[in-house]
Amino acid sequence: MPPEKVAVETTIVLNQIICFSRAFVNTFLYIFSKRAQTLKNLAKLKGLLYNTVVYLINETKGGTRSVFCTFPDMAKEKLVKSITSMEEDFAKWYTDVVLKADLIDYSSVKGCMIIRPYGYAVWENIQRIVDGMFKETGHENVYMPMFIPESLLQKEKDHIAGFAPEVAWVTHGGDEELEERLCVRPTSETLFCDHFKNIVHSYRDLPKLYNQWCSVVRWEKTTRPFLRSREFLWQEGHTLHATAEEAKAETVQMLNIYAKFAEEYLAIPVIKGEKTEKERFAGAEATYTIEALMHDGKALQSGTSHYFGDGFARAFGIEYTDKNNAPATPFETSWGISTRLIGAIIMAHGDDSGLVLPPAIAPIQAVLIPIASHKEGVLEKAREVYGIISKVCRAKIDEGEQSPGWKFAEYEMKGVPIRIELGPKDIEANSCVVVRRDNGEKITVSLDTLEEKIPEILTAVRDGLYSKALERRAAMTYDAHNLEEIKEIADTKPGFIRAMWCGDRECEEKLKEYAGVTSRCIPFEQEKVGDKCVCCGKPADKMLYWGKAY
RNA sequence: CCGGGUGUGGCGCAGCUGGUAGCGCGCUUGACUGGGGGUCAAGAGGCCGCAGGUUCAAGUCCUGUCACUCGGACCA
Repeated sequence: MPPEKVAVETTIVLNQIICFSRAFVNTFLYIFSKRAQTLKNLAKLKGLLYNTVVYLINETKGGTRSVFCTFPDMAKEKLVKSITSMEEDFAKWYTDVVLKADLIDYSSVKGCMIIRPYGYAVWENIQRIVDGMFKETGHENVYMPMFIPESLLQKEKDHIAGFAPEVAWVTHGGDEELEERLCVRPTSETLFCDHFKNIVHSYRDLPKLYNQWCSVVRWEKTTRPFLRSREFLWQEGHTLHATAEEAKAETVQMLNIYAKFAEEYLAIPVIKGEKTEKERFAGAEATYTIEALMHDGKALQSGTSHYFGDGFARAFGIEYTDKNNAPATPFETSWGISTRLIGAIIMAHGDDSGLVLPPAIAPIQAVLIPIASHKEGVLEKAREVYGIISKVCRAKIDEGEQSPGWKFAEYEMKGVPIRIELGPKDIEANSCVVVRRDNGEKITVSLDTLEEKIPEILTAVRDGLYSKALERRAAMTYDAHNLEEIKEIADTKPGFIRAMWCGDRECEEKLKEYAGVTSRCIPFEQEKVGDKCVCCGKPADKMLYWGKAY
């Protein structure tokens, strides 16, 4: 390569040449351009001339341009597909994981995702467990239509006001415009109410404990896989009770079920509490929530349960005759979790190697990777071991041709809780190597005790995930006592902020505007962190969790 | 809805002032390998998001549009 100075001077000279060449070619072309049939050839000739000159210049310059053609080997560094680190760009990390763990693919409609088999299997596991819990507590599954006539949706005014901006409408059937447009359900309170009105007449008809698994549509402007999509899968419970106490108890019972599911099965610690009036569900008298903290310090509402009082029932004219032969209005609740939970799992447990799935909902709980499987007896032994582990967990054996290293990385990306390596050395020692996804620990386990060990290790993984998440939440929870303090924390430390609140909506709004935080919930487990409102300084007896939310 | 970024083989990208579409990964075939994304060899694969416009010539310039993405606003 020539010294820099020389290269620059050469370039100037050559630039003059190329300018000259260009002018020459253009003139040449102009003269002959009327002869249409040769036009193509001329253009080609001109191109060739330019290319030659450009090539000469690049060769002489020896600069950045020629690296590509001259030193192709330089570009041959290993470029392994890996994900963006959380540290570098959390949002990018999230989408990388979602795509590379094969959970979803984007579809051609904005905000609508294709949930792929691996992602759907996670959802099926969630469904199976939660549905079991619903049935244990006496709930029945039903299915409601996906369309709601506009007039029906409008019967409860707060409700429609809350949902109107994000409702999708069906206006035509075939070529004909509909008499009344139909809303694609954003939630089904109105449909359940309309139905309850027809089927509830006596106190003997109560309670009604219904649930449905379905998808709903909300026309979101900003969308993200699982966290905020225009169509998402969920479960919505709708119950009707004779007394307010019973309905309230139902609301709390369901919230507790969600919390139990999140903590025991998903290994995600949650804060149980009530929403402030400002954050309440449209049309509800009280909204309860479980709030989880993500890796980046943002909060994610992971389940919600509403108490409606008799507001909806009155709006829809649901009435029954009580034991004393008097007309009465029932009390209602609704509660739901959605595929958003999958987003919570990703952001609560994931790391720079990809997804980390809690064993309870992992489609594959243990993957067996035979090492040097071409060698005599390895594959046979591996299949035998697979037979053992598949008795005690959802197992997979990967007999694919990829190298072991490739497979290790692949199943880490997919968040498989434990990996089992079995090679000639292990077979000789009658053991195998078990590797935990949550902490990378390698454990040598005798093949004789494998069947007992696997469930133990899976439990250990769940416990490890939970305590890690709990520790992180503790480390990312701060107390604030005044406006400056809460702003300081909100600006510099991601996480939950605990602070007292006087109950005034104005203070809540000011905190959002001034410090950029919203109230997450009024926790059931109160702990006084002061006695004055963090905003206005007036006496306050409610401690709230504040934070930035998804 | 407002603002920024990006659309080029399956994926990630290069293509500077318009001039014969390239690289890496992946894929296919074969051989050797195999305990952390292996090595070598040979191959296949491209309406450059879509629609217009400027030009002799557009991946490149202009206009529109769609999608993805980040941030904000809105919203569970």
